[in-house]
Amino acid sequence: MESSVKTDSKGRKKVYNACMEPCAIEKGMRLIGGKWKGSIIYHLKDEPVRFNDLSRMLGGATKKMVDQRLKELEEEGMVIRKVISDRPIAVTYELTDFGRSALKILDDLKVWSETHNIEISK
Amino acid sequence: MESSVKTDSKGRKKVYNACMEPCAIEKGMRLIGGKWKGSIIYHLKDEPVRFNDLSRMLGGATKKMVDQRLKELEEEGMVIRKVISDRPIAVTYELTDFGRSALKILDDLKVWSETHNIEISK
DNA sequence: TATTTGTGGTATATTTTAGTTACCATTTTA
DNA sequence: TAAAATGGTAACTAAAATATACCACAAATA
Repeated sequence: MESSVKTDSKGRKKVYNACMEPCAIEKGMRLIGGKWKGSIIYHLKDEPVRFNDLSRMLGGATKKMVDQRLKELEEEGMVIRKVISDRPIAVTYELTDFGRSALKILDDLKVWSETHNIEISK
Repeated sequence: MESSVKTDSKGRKKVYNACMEPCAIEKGMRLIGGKWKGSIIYHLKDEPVRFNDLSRMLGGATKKMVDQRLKELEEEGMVIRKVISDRPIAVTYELTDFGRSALKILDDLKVWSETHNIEISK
């Protein structure tokens, strides 16, 4: 459903199909657009990665952030957490098929971001 | 540059090319991934849209949010603000070429989001 | 004529989210 | 024996999102 602005016979503008709830784009963004989420998914693209390794891969994100985002991604069915040994504890995170289905978008975003050489304020 | 985890001769894991700053994906997300930003760009895809019309198109976003995001998008060179009349004041927002260059990604995101029928918590 | 509606926003306050720092028990390495 | 690494958590502060009300002005409606 597309929302649009139409001008009627009296020159008045009216919005048709206004989104009464977050629309598809917004919903998608809530899944992969949150801070660090896209990066996390992208860094899991090739192989399972351990928690601390993942934290180090993401420059700037604290362990708390990584932990929180991973839990969300797990709930959303994009990532699986696997305990590969107790004593010493070792945990890996890997993508589900659903998680992998987002990779194309992230890859396009990466290319777009690189070609436009984006500067970031902080 | 790709970061990855390698296992050395002694079975130790090490991260190569760890991101020391937000990487391309993260940078891109800061531009189009912020709350409501993707939606705003997408709703401007066909024609200039007036401020209040845009606010109504985005279910759930307050005018303050729309205003704030539009100012960011203007600074980032993705959107142009045009005053089309004073008294009564009328303002439209439209995409720049750079803004339009993000539409493909957003369109893919929309399709992805729709095919996976994403539920959102709030 | 008086009221309501619409324009493009802003001010203030509250709630939610992000980020910082320090810490835990356990185990391996130097 | 001390230091570093494992996968986190707790307590706290800073920043961002959201809610609600409001502004001066103009035009349409009752």
